[in-house]
Amino acid sequence: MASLLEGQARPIRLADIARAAGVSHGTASNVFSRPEIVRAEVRERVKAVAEQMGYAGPDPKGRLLRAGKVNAIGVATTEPLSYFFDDPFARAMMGGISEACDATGAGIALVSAANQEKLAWNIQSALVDGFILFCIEGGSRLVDLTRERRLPFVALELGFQDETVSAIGVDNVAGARLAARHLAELGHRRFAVLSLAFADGRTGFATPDIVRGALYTGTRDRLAGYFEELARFGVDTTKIPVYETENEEKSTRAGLEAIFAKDEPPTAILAMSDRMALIAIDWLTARGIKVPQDVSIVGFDGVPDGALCTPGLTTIAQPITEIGRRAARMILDHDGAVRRETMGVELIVRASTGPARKG
Amino acid sequence: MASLLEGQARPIRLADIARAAGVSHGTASNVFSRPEIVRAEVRERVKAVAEQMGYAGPDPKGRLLRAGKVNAIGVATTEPLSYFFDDPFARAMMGGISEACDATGAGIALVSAANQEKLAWNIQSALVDGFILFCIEGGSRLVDLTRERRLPFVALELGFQDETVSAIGVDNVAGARLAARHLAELGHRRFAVLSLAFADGRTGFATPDIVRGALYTGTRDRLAGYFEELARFGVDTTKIPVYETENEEKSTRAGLEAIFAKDEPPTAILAMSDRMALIAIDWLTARGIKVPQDVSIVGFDGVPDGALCTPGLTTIAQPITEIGRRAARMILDHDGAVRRETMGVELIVRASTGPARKG
DNA sequence: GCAGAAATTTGAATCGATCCAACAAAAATG
DNA sequence: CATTTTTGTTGGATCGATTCAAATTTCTGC
Repeated sequence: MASLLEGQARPIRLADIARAAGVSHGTASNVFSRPEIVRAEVRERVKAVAEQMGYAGPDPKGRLLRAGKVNAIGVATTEPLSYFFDDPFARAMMGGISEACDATGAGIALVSAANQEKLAWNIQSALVDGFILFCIEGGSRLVDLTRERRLPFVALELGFQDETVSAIGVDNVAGARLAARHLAELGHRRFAVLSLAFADGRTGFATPDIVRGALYTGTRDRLAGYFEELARFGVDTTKIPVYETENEEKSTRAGLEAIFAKDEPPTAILAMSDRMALIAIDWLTARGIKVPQDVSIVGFDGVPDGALCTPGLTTIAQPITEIGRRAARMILDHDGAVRRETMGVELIVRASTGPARKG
Repeated sequence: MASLLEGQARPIRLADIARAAGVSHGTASNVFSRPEIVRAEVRERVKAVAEQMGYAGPDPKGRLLRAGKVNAIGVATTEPLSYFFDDPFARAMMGGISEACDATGAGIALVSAANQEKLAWNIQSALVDGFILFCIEGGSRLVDLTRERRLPFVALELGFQDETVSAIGVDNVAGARLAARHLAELGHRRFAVLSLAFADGRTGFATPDIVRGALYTGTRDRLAGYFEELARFGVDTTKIPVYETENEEKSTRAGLEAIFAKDEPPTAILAMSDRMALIAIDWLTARGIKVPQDVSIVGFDGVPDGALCTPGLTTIAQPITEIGRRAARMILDHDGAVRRETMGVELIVRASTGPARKG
């Protein structure tokens, strides 16, 4: 009785089918994976037995071990899982990754975790052939963790200068210059910068020291781009307030409060992400400050949402979807080489920027 | 020489470490999975050897086979992968699923495929502990395919009446009645229905025969709800045009063309999804037909986007996130039982509905 | 210094498949 | 009818780990 019950609970294995059908496990395996090389009569018999015993088909867990390849790519971030579905930048990126995966039939495994410890575990135990890393905050830690798996991986939004890891990013300096020039040409001379983090966990006005010691060189490059270009228009960049935020609502609003509490509020804001730019538009509008009549804003990223809001967001657009596609392809066609690609960016002028107020 | 080169290429296994460190595989395994039971001295030695040989840590492929549990849930649909990141309903649902997975540290594997054959393969080979199925079109096929894996699964947006599968859905009849009553009470008497599919691949005006033979009972129930309630207000429901679409732009627009080509155009539209409702608003506005002054629209689903567009969409809101959470929990805490849950819905009145024109 | 308890370590068995060299049977060829 | 080909089947080896009962070592207390 007991053995009968146990038999019920235990899932049926290929070997059980083979035994019941009176063939070797080799043949039974072939029935499922290469049916054409098995004699029709045998094939049908085995299939019938499998059907009758309620066999679920070859367990991918077993196959995997033998085959070695999972046929899935992991996408990891330090944010919670919902980030992939909420954040417009992430979503656009995932769109590109999806496309590449759809084309080759690969799957996508989302990896993230509530805390650092779990993140480490999740990366160690993810069943994937490689990783795409969304390096937002804590990007360097994510890279370190992933490196240990010794699987191919590519860092997105690179940020930090580690030439030994594959990465795809954009020309931050060029993009920043485009943004700055656009505003300068509209006559703006008083600026503020809503900056991404220079190092983990920081927030508040950034000093030159902080900028020099930047862990995230992407942030540093954007700032450098802004300043270089503005300097060419005779702007004293040392006077420009640079507020470091975490690319979310709370700290961005805090930054705006701080910036507009100053004596000479800016007529133009350079935001290092569209997310922050959109929050800024919202904040300003709620305070009766008109965009772009009173204050102009340029974002950075080119997320689809920027086209839909009112006013439409002027921004430096990255080829987000294309970056996603390429990242996925890098993992899928991995050849062992380290690749670093820098994509071009483009100024998209919409309604959030306008001529500076006279006077 | 050759053997040396081969040694380079072949990844290092736990057994290699054990041999090099002069311990058994059992001990080597313990060093990584339960370090506390290994004597400190031995532990450090093994770790040092592992480090020095460039061991990537225990391969999850091997562990998996032994452990049996993947600690990930698969989310499957017949749409392309990008659906998960584009579609507002799917995104809201994924938000709920993410939450539940984050809470337990489980991963999410996205499963989909370009064609039916690949879909079958992807479902067969997905490394997951269970599935959540997005049953849009082709839902019944998706369920059949998944059933073969003999893993726990739950169907979302149930639709069809198969009492043997776990599912979470909403009270379609009640929701539809709420929508219909709202419009009727506003004085509307001329209606049109933008319907979801009654069976796969259909599009165009639905006849009573089609409705009776519905494969997707969810669609049928919503229609029944609309009609029941309207009948109570004395509306002749046999005159109401019901256009079946595929819940995307093209066929929805075709439906609107067809509906407004009729002699007596409706003053109110009952849309079975917010997606279609939003497309309808867009289509009408583009034609100079004012919403809600000329035509009122009620959607169904309650996606976040409905609150943001202009005019805000009046809709029947499902507790989407909560459904996602529950679905994930069903898989994570699976106990072998078949569960069918029906969630309540709620009428959310925004600006897309207004009093019927006099006359 | 020794028995007995406690802490470590061992190594075979197992998870569920696929692969492949060797063999057997059937078919084709001379 | 003997010989070569072709076709189909077999069963052991392997993928990379974990587990657990048994063996061994170390520690306690006297």
